[in-house]
Amino acid sequence: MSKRKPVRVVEAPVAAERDPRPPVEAIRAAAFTQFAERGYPVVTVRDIMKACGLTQGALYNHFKSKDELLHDIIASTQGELERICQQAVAGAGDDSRAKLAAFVRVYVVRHCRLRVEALVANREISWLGAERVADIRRSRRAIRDIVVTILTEGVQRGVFDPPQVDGRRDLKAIAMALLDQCTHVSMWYGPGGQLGEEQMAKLYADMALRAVGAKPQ
Amino acid sequence: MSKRKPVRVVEAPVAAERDPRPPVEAIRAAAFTQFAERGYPVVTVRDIMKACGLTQGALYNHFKSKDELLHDIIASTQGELERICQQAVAGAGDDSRAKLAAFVRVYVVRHCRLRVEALVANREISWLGAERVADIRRSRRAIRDIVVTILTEGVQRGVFDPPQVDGRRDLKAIAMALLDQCTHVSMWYGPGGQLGEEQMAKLYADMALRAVGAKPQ
DNA sequence: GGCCAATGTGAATGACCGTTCAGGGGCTTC
DNA sequence: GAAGCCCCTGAACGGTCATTCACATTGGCC
Repeated sequence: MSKRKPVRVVEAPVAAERDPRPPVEAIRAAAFTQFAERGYPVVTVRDIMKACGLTQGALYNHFKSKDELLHDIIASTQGELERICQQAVAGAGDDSRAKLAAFVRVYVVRHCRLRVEALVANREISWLGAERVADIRRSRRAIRDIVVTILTEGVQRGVFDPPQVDGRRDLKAIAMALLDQCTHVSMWYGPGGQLGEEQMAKLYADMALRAVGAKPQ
Repeated sequence: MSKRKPVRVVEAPVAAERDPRPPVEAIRAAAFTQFAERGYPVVTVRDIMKACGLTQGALYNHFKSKDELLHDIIASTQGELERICQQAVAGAGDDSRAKLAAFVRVYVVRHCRLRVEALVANREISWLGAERVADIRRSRRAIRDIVVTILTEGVQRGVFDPPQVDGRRDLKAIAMALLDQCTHVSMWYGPGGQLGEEQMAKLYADMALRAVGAKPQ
């Protein structure tokens, strides 16, 4: 009888077949799944390697440390997110409403479809060492600034009329509110629900446009 | 030189004076701060007890385990939240718009003012053992259902006209979107910002009313 | 003073952690 | 078939973990 009750919300993986992919990819994939299901600090290097049919030591042929592995996973998710957000806005023409709608739709579809990736990138970031957390935070800020820019522009052009409090607007707060909303679909969306990914995205885009007081087109 | 790099985003506490409060309270308070700053799995029992000027062993005179301590902290925050949400809605008269506005305002003010409590309750819940997580989830569902009820009622009475996708409404999704938005103010709100707590609450209530298409009163 | 219960101490227990490293197999290239 | 390289194994290292326990210490009450 063990004295220490293991901190395990989900069980550690049973030994698996050797993953046929190149080891770096196999490790990344296994780590990703484990982090998503159980959280970085309670996933051991042994767990990860067992899940792709290797032993602990082999990790260090491909990554410098467990910390680097986490950063590698989060950074690739986050970079891709930033890229598709920029792309969506750039491809939406010059109308602020179209830009905001395009942004929200792409953002929500991605957070539904790749909800596990999003979850890990958002939840596990705090375990990254200080040096490695900086570029992730920069990317997040960049995404927020995309939204702030769209809002600012829309207000200037008179197509948005976002709520004011005591006569003042706080576009940064509104941008954060919209982003929080969209980001956290990934926490509860499941394909079994009433709406599909695209429908969910449309719903969120509608709500966002209403929230910022978009004039009818 | 240690071989194991400690998973520490924030340093462990230095030894502290003995907390003058009754030990149960002192432990709860110290644990709460530690969990908020560094996350449940990396906070050790030694850390908690050092922070209130006791030694590890003394914890077990007051709590059965580290897990029970976490549950105790989260449950009290969550219970109080559920209580004030019900109260807010009950005290808002019979108009659906007033109910939704009252709910959002109370919810946001609380998440600004007690943002650390909210953060712990939301972030650390996943470390709770299966038995202890059930009642927290029930309380969360109850809060969501309050919102769903307000929305359903408002739609029936014709004072809300929330977005539809493909001719259908998903009020549960809309309720989740509103709640996600409000909950996560606690992740970034700081008293240094442009808006105070009450102003933030008013902003969020405005956005919520707009999002659900509330007719002017 | 003696007794009791509540509460604190700190060593001990048995386990697991990330990381290192000596050894060894199985390629390709000569 | 030898050499060289890449990659894997699994034991070992130095450490930390939650929890238990035999043993103080405390303060109230007779």
